[in-house]
Amino acid sequence: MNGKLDTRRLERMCKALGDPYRIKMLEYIRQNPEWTQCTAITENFNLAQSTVSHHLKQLVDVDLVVAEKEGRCTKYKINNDAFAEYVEYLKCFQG
Amino acid sequence: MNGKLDTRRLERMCKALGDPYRIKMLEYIRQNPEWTQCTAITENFNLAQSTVSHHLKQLVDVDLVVAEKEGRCTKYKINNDAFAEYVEYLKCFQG
DNA sequence: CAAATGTATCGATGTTTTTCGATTGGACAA
DNA sequence: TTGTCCAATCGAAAAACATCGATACATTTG
Repeated sequence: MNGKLDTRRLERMCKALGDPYRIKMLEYIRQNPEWTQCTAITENFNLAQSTVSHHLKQLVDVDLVVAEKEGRCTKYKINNDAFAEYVEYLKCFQG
Repeated sequence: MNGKLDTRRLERMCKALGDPYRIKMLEYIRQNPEWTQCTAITENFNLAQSTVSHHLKQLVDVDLVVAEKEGRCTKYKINNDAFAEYVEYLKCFQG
């Protein structure tokens, strides 16, 4: 598992990025120097907690975001390597 | 038009990439040294002509692909600059 | 002009996705 | 233990999307 970016995974990564809320969540998580909590995101976006959880799960499922339990909280951070992998793939379209 | 990659456009680019057929169409178009015709794509994918046209329109709408009429044919090619722009944006997530 | 060709568009249908409220489950506090 | 807090999951409703066949439109050919 991992390593190469097969077609199926690529599709899922693209799809995970294809939602305005998820893009904004990624930017929010990125700007947080420390880990970001689900609650913080829920407060910042006008969405139900279950919806935020759903979006985060999609980002985690394709490894764009890493989740880690810490007590009763879950904290999220960007997985830079996954983005690098994604960008690497896209480079073949840049001439 | 052009220039900066605002949030709205970014969202639409991501969404345009978020479909397996469209990804494969991009790869198909890219591999063609010459311009690619709609008919050629329709023959290579197991989809109705109207569906292919629909997908191509989405790629053109976000400038990932350029379309040009030539007689009764329409030919498509990758817009490398748009991809470069997209990748540029994604770099902020790569650490 | 009529017929054929290559695409785009329209309308309908089925599938997927988003979103919510309610509930569940786990961790901590009193 | 009981209650509180945080997040995940469930089920349902609504919205968005993919897909097709039919049709329309423009261009070329006969």
